[in-house]
Amino acid sequence: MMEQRSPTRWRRRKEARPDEILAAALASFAERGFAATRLEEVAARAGISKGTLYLYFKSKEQLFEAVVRATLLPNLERLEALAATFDGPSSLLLERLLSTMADVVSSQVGAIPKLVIAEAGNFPDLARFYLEEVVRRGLRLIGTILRRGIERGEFRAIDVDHAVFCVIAPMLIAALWKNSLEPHDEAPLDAHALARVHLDLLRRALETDR
Amino acid sequence: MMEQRSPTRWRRRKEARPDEILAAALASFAERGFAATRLEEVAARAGISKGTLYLYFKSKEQLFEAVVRATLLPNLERLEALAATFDGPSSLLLERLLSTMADVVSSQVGAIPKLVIAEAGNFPDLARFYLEEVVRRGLRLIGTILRRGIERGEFRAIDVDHAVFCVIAPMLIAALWKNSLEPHDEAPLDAHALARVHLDLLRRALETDR
Amino acid sequence: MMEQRSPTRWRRRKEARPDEILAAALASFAERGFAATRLEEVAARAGISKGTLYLYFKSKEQLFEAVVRATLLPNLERLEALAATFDGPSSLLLERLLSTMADVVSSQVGAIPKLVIAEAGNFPDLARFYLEEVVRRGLRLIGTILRRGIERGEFRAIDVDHAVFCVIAPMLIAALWKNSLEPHDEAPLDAHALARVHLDLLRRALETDR
Amino acid sequence: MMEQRSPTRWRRRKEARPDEILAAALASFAERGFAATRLEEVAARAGISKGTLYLYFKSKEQLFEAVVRATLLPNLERLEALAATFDGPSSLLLERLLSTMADVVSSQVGAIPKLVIAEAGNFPDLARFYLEEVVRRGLRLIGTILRRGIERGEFRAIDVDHAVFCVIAPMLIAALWKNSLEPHDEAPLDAHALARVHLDLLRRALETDR
DNA sequence: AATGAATGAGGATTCATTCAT
DNA sequence: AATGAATGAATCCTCATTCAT
Repeated sequence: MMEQRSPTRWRRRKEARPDEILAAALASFAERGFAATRLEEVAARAGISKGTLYLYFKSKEQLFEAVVRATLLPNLERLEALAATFDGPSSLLLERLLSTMADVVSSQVGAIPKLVIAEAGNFPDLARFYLEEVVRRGLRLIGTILRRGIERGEFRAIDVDHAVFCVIAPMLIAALWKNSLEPHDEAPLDAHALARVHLDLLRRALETDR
Repeated sequence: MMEQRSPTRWRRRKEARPDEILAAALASFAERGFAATRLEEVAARAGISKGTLYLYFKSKEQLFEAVVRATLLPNLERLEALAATFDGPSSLLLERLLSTMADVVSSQVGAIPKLVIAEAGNFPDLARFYLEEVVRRGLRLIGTILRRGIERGEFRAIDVDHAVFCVIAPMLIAALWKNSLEPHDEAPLDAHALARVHLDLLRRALETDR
Repeated sequence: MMEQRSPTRWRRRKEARPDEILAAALASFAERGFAATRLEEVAARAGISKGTLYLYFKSKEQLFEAVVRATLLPNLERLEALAATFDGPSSLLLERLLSTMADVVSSQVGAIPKLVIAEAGNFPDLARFYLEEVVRRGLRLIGTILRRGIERGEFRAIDVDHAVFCVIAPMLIAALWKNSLEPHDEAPLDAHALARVHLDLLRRALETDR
Repeated sequence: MMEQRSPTRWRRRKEARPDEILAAALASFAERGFAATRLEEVAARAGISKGTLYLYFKSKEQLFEAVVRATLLPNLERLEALAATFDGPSSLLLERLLSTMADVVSSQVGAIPKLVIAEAGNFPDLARFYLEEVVRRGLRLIGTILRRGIERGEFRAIDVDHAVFCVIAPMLIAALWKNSLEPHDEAPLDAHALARVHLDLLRRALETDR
């Protein structure tokens, strides 16, 4: 006599919830930014009620931080693993790296830099975490590759500390672009094409004097 | 002993006020972002009362838009004027441009890109204005320089449309860095040093095959 | 001795709330008028918090309109039902009508005409609603009765369109009086006595020449 | 060399100002009510600045009270003078009275009852003034006429205290109508036609049994 | 006398957070 | 575990009033 609900509907709920919430939150934060995002919207997107959010995250701020951490770490590790095990020419490693970043840029993850940049002033802890665990680590990764190339005689000697910024800058700009101005533009940016052009320029720029 | 009021509770400053308010607002928005900025704080910084803001700007949103427009336009025109009148080798023009951008980046104006990127989703009009009147115009300027170099045989043939992103990216990143993560870091980024390294890389990257 | 909180900070009252709020709002609006009524006062009267109001009505204006509509419609229908089913002499119908209006006048509902009259200029939609759905309908009801009396030979021929105003005017004035000047006076107006005197005058006024 | 202003422009200013302000204020209050009227609007209508208002009236409330008093008293005296000197049949006096009221109703003065009714709750002093000096006096005037008619054998014996309400009600309703609902209606109310119909009804209603 | 820039108290509205159910 | 009604602090904005000019 009772209304018979789908038996699988609640299956796997408890474990999946946090991730579903994080995904919903990322989408909302990416669209509107931290302050302009209403938890009601996040809850609706996650298919739960506002109150339920608080069973998993104890405040909006913590949800925000969790989104950033959860989204970034896997990608970072992926990139580091790539570099650590790579064995070919450094310019090929650079190519792989830029290509992987082009993938990331076009995904949901690409919204994170925008969020962190926008809210760093209001979230000192998050800013420091991001600075240490993402930016520094990322720059170090690039720096390692550049030094490897120089040591192996593939690249000419350059100011590595500053050059690393030049290496990641275009991919970062692409990530920001896709999550801010692109929705207001007609022509979407092709991140992979940009990565290829950037790589072409970089190869020449780093080439040892023949 | 009667309470002694400040002799002039307020002065008339109709001409100076708008600019003072815009400067105060830029500082606040740069620190906290649009939503987290309280108009009371802007007013205090500008040395006026909350209500006075509304004599000059009819809402927080309009104040925000005015800040962006007022801050950007003079700088844009400065850069365009530089390019229009320049007559030497293209790589020197590029040098001048990057050096000028490094100046801008380190000033208050550098906060604007962060603000626009963060709020584009909530201010469609502003996003479109910025896209057309700043970004497109800026990219066009760089594109013109690259094409000029190619035509004059100074630069090799490249995919200009994508290369322009590679040219401005490091300076933009520097602007964002200075207004978000740098306050949480110990070592400040030297924008001019970055510009020099970037220029060095670019020169090699664009060089024609000897 | 710890501060003892009320055991239930709030109860769930989703069904009862709207009506309680409307009653509280009617009381406040009647006392002070629309603009001078603070929502905090309405909330306090309804035993809820300011924020709760917004769960049920999305703005002060909509609350005002809801008060007017909710208060008027049941009474209108009551009067129309009376007339539609009546079967005796027209002057008796008039008597019933005036007597019912005297009841209404002395109740909370009597405050509505004052509110609408005062705010018609600021609430065009409400004014039109009231004009069509209350005033016109009410005047039509009276007109029907007068014409019925004339057709049945009970009343002499008169200018019905203007006479209807003369029929309701005293009851309306009584409603306004009770909700504006009476609180400042010593002697309250007896609406039923006024209705009786008015009916006496009307009977003579409408009587056919014997 | 100086711009030559019309020499008469400032003539007669000082004396005329208060009345010009009162007229402007009456118009604004009539349109929007007390609370919704901005002094800026009154000032603009009067062709002066906001600050100048305060040279003549020390607060919005006092301006409101001044408007009411200034507008009512001359008209009241006019009506009383009419009754005091009248010498013909009472029904003719009634006719004159209603006709004069129909004039008043259609003028700016007709807005006063609406204002006072709406704001009586917030202006106890004004309410008492209006009650004593306008309403009571007006009702007394009508009462005097009715009693005169009864004493002279022109009218039948009735409950004068209540009948007076029936006499003025239609004209009052007309005044309220013109200043609230009529702007939202297509067909304007003809106050004089209403007065004539009302007089016709009243004559019959008051007629002694022949 | 007149102005209008400046003020700041007041109030509507939003939304993160709580907690009885 | 989940809900969603209720809360109230926070903040934008309005406008009567003041006062230097």
